[in-house]
Order: sequence, then structure tokens, then C-alpha cells
Amino acid sequence: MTTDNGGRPRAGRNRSRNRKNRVTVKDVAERAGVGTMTVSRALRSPDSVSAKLRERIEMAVADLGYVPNRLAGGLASSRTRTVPVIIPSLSNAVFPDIVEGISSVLQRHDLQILLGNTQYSLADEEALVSTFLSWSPDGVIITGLEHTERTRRMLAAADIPVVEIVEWGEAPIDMNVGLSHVAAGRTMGEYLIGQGYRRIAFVGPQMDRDVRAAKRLAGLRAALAAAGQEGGPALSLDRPSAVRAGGDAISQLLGEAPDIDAVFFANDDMAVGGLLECQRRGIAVPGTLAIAGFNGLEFSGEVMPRLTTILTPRHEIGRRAAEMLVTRLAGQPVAATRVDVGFTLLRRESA
Amino acid sequence: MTTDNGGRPRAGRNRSRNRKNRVTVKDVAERAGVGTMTVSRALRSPDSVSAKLRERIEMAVADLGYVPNRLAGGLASSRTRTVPVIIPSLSNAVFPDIVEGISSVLQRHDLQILLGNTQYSLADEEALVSTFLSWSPDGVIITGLEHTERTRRMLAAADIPVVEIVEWGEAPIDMNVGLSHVAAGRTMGEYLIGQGYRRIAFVGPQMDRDVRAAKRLAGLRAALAAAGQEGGPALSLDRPSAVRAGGDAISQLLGEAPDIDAVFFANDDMAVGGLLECQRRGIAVPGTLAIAGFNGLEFSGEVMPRLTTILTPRHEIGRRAAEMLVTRLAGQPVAATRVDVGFTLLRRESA
DNA sequence: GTGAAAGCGCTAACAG
DNA sequence: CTGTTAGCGCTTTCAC
Repeated sequence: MTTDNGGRPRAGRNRSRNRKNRVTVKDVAERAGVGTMTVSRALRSPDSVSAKLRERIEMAVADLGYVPNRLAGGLASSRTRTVPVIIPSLSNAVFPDIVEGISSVLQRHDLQILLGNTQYSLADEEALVSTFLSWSPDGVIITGLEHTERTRRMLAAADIPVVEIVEWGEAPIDMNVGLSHVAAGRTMGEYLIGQGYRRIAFVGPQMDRDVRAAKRLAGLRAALAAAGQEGGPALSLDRPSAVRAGGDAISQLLGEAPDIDAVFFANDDMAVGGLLECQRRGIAVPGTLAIAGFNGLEFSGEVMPRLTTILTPRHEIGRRAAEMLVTRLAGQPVAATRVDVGFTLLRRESA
Repeated sequence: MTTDNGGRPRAGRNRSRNRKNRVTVKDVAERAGVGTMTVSRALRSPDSVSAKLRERIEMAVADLGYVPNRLAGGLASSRTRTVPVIIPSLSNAVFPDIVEGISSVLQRHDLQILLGNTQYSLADEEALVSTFLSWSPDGVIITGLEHTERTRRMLAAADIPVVEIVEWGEAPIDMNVGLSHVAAGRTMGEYLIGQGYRRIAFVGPQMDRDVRAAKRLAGLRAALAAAGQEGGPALSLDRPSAVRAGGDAISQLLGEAPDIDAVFFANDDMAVGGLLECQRRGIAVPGTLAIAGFNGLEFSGEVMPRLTTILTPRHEIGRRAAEMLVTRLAGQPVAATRVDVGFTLLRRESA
């Protein structure tokens, strides 16, 4: 009977799970008595459709409970309103703050976040970037300036806005918002030296992986060298940043180098842990041992003595990165594509 | 020359941005001298293809730098290896922990997280669910058991695994992992009563929005009622949970109800803030005022006195939720679809 | 302002 | 084990 359809069952009736009675543009178009194109346009740019039709279409959409299929839309247009956000960790309190900043502006512009956690591994990062790009994202936000060569190539080839965040520096792939961690480390070093400390130790978490912590140490050493000082030992813990880790570090340091008079911790949580450990041991802070941290987390200002630290504008980093992305997506020029948000030394009582 | 293509320009040359020279299955197939289907299969289930062809295909993939387009794949199969994770906030330290737990198992199974932040608004939650479902996700992980009617309907209709997390209770949409916040509140209440406290105040953050904090209060009240006690005032702050908020709450409480002898904070960060405020004011803890928290965040065990609190297994909640999802996706039956992970009262020095 | 036709790149469902 | 065919649901062209 039928010609080219032959006797075959008419297309996939039960092709897969919930495919059965999905509402499509076609359904909406029929109900509104218009073409599918008009529906599509009415939904994306309502002004390009006459008021009458727009109204009819909106009613049909509501009646049918139509929700556009983003996969189909993305496939056809290669725009998905999606932004991968690639960070090294969530347990480091720094990153949830940044992601909140990003999220606050992206959600307002109807852009979805795809979250990727690299666990401080550049290989994992590369794999994530590859996967994410296969989603035709509208842009990418990625932590740091150090990536594998392939990661950089893929990102550059994607031809979409890319913002590298947290670290500020030379030759970003595209745009960059952050601060110089070397400068921050140097600033703290100079401050401690100025306060008269002479044997300054450093404690960082997994510094082979956490490049930025390593840069803060480099900054400290630069300050030490400039002052013609030797400093104290640098400890790289083999576990992530945490309060407990800071306490343990103090114990270890006191065993190995009892003559130190100050400790610069790469993160506030460790620093607070160190501070509390000193209190437990009855070591006077800063009298016997000064303690300094990094990041300016909220509770660093609530302990006693309050922690001397460097405040980093985390929410701002996220917000500005997202704003740059959105501006570029809107086709507008981004005034500054490399922004140094800086940092603030909080001189408090612990050092 | 050409037949049915007529004189038309050969398809969209410059159809959009980076569409130009995208490598597709077709290219890989040609280079390997096989059909596109074989390429598709070789990539998804290598065992279903002969070793010889598989090798040729893998070489072609590498040579060409082929990355499959997930949108096309998802559209065709309605499986996208994507899981929306919907949480109320990232600034509450509880949620990054949970997301890390989820992420640790999902990444291992090549499932991507779509992160959604509701800001404790059920209306925002509904909007997020609607958007996310338009991505044909493989499953959904969502916080809490309270949703709008439409959210529940959409989720149920999607016909994919759904795990509601954090709260444990009756009649989940599908699967559920969490704990009873009423029971946790009651447990803390009974403990405090048992310790001899008589005027127990409660402090929670934005309790009109944070349903689970409200449940902990309900639990406390139940314990108070059972013991025939009246308790103290309950304070609902108008800002999110934070250390500083806890300190301020103590100040306010001491003004309004100086006769209280214990404060149960809905979160550890506030509780620690309260504790530190007492120290600043020279109020003996627990002598004059006992302080209790909730969650068992790491630093609650580092302050002095250590904070009495309730430990919630956050990482476990995330991990198990993701495992249940993965099991279901593998077509295997999930042994327990409603799991109560419980909680642990940490009796320490502050109360 | 509106519509018709032609894919986006992939995979399900066959047949071989 | 492999290939052919026909879409997935939308948007891009291009004509009206």
C-alpha cells in the first residue's frame, strides 16, 4: 500500500522512555494556528511577532505546558546558554564564594552553570574542558592561568569568551580576573619583616598541586631575599587545607624549628587551626609566635587574637568574570580584559 | 551536474561561528573506512566492535581530534549523562560538602553536574527544575522534600531517577537520603534538658525560608514540651547563617532575655560566633551560658571550649544519593530507596 | 511579519 | 558484527 514506508511500523512509537507524548513546537503551532517558526520567534524575541499572534501562542504554550527542548535548540543554533565553571575544589572555602559570585550574575541572564571540579589536577582539567566543549557552551570560566597545552588550544579554538580567574597575570587565553599571588605573598612577607620577625616559616597545602599557594611562598621568599633574610622552613602538607591540618603543622614546626618567630599560612583555615593550637599549648600569639593567614575568611576576624591576613575579593572575582562574559556575549566590547582586583592586608593582632 | 542539490549553495557554509570545520562522525567514518554507526558504537561500547575496526577507528579519532557533539547525541538518544544538582545555597558550608560527595561518584561514572542554586526559594527551584528538564538529564538530585506542586509533577513526569536529599521523611517523589531534622532538634533538646538547662533559647537563620532549621526548632520544642518546660525565646535572624550573625544574636538575646542559660544555634558557624562573643564579653561557657550548634563543621571541634553539636554526614549524603542514582541508571534495583543516614550528638564542653 | 524546507550531528531500529 | 534509513525538535535560511 504505502510507498516508501513499506510495511514498516510507523516510525518509533515507543522509541525511548519518555518520548511518547512530549509537547513540541509543532503542537503549540497547531493549537495557535501558526507555523512553527512563528512560535520559535515569539518565544525568543517576542517583539518580532505581532501582538495578536504572540498572545495566541502564549496561551497555547501555557495550555499545553510546553517547555522547549534545549538540546534541539542547541544543536540547531550552537548556542546553549551554558557556561562551564571549572574550579579545583569545593572544600576550599574560597571557591564556593567565587561560584556564588558567578552564579548571581549568570542566573540573572538565564545562563546555566556546568560545574567541573579538577581536584587540582591539570589532566582532569583537560578532560573536563574537552567534555564541556562538546556541549557547545556559550563561554567558559576556568581557574588559574596554568593549563596543559591541549587545554589552551581547545579553549582558544572554541572561539567563545573564556575568563581565567583567581590568578592575575600575563598572556591569558582570552580574559582574566584575579590577583597576583606572588605580590600578595611578598606583601605579607614585607609586613612581617617590618614587624621585626626574623625566622618566618611558611605552611601550605599540597603545594605541588596548588600552584597559587606555591606562588604566595615565592612572594614571601622574594621579600625575605630583598631584606637579606633567610626565613624559616617551608612546610608543604600532603593533605588539603583544613583547620586540623594547621594545628598539626604548628606541632611539627615546633619540633623541627623551635626558633621560628612567625608562621605565614597559605590559607586562613590552617592559620586559625595554628592559632588555636598555640592557645591550647599556652604559646603566646603574637608574643612568642606570630601567625598570619590568607584569604580573609569571615571567622578569621572573630577569633582572639584576630588573625592578620590578606583579604581576597572572592565574590567580586566571580561577579566580574561573569559580567565580562555576559558583556562579550551581548556583543559589546569589554573595557578591561585583564583585571587585577588586588588584595588588602588586614593588620590585626595575631602578627 | 548535481542532481537534487540543484544550483543551491551547498548548505550553510558559514552557518554560525565555529561550525565551519567541525569534525563529525562522518569524517571519522570515512577516514577509517567504516559506517558512521560503527564509529558511534566503537566509541560507546568498544566490545561490540571487532578489534581490527576498533583500532582503525581509534586512530582516526586521534588523528582528527574528534570530540563527539553531546547535543546531537542527547537529542537522538534522550540520554545526556547529565545530572542537575539543586541546592539552596553555597555559602552554607553544608552544601559544598554534599556537592563534593555527589561529584566524587558522578565524575567517576562520566556524569556531568548541572548546578542550580535556589537561594531557598521554592519558586526559583521550580524554574530551575523546568529549565534543567529541558536538557533531558539522566537523573536529578534535589534538596529537601518540600517543593511546589508543579515541581513535584514535573519531576515525577520526567520518568528519571530523582533523589531528594538532606531531609529524610515520608512520601518522596522517588528516592530519598537524609536525616530527620525534627529528631535531631529533639535529641539536642533532650540532651540540654538532661544537662539541667532550663531556659533554652534557639537561634536560626531566615527560618521562614530555611525549612530544615525550622524543623530543628520544632524538635527542640517537642522535647521541651515533653519535659513540661517552657524554654526560652526563638530568634529568627533576617540574614544567612554566618559567624558574625551568631555573635550579634548573643548580644540581642542577652538584652531581651538575660535569664537564659543555654542557646541552641541552628548552625555551627553561628554557634561558634556566639561562643566567641561570650569569650569577648567574659561570659563563662558553659558555666553562665551553654552553647550548642548543628552540623559538626570541622572548626567546631577546634575552638575552646569545643562546641557541643550534632554531626551530620554530609559527604555521605552526597555520595549515597549519587550511588543510588548510578545504580538505578545501570538498570539495577536499589535496595533501599529511603535511607536515613542519621546523625551523631557530639557531647563536648560548650554545653 | 510569517512560513516552508532543510538540516544541526548523532543514534535507534531495523536488516543483513 | 556492520550498514542503511529515518528521525530527535529545533532554528537557519530564504522566499513570500
